[in-house]
Amino acid sequence: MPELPEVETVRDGLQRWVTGRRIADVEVRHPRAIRRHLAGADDLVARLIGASFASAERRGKYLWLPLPGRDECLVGHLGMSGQLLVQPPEVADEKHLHVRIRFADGGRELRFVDQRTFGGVQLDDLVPATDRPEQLVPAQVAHIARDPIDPYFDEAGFSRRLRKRDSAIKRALLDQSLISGVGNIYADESLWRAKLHGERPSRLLKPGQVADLLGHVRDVLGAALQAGGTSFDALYVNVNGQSGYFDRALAAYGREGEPCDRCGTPIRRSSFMNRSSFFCPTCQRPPRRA
DNA sequence: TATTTAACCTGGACGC
DNA sequence: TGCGTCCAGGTTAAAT
Repeated sequence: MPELPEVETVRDGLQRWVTGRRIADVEVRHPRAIRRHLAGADDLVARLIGASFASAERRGKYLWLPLPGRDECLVGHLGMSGQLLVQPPEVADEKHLHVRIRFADGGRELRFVDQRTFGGVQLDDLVPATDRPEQLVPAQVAHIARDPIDPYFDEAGFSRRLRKRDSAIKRALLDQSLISGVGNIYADESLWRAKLHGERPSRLLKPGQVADLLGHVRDVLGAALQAGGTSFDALYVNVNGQSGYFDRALAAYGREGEPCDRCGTPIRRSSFMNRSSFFCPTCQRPPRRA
């Protein structure tokens, strides 16, 4: 499923393929895909036709395309199975095609395809970012923290807030208001690298441990980003299938029963937060129960 | 106020 | 082959 590296690959593709082109038509084929656009499909279509996208921006797993001269943008989230594809008009409709944007130049269309419809698109107002008012972000995204590969990510603030929390480390890593862009897979991988069990209380971490963990988060995301970038197919803005990110080397996630790359102990799987967590019981000692 | 839980959704895997 | 059940997980409203 798309996580930060995949979303960044999509953003890069949108920047190259979609920006600057005048929108001729918008087709909403599934209302759930625009459920967060409360004014409805007709409003979304009317406001997009004739406009163009100035750029492609991202924070965490949210993407947005600002409309020039207007303090609004088209926001997209891929959810768990969403794709934003740039397809030639003659290519047959995908089975789960929900939104189609045609351009006046008659070239490639922008398609939002989503099997599970957890994702969606909407128009949203642009508001000043809380930490840097000169930057505009969609109102819906304003409460999301910057991601760890953002040059303005507040490392000291993250460490302070993390250690103030009465929560488990993994839960904190998945909290987008604390740090964005980290999903279940990369959380497990980062914790394995940092030799920390996800259920360890975040308030007991020392500043050095937080810095170490953050370094591993950046390494994992960076490696995946590099893989996603190199396998990017120029014909598509694609996050699924063609991106090849499933082939990336995972040390913990999905490896239940396989030997830990560090110590050989079988990787264990447990249920945490209604999710699967994978960890090495030797390298990542679980906290003592109260 | 801070934290946790459950619901949303659908297709693939699996067991019978 | 067909049916039923479980599982995957990002986000957020609701519950604690």
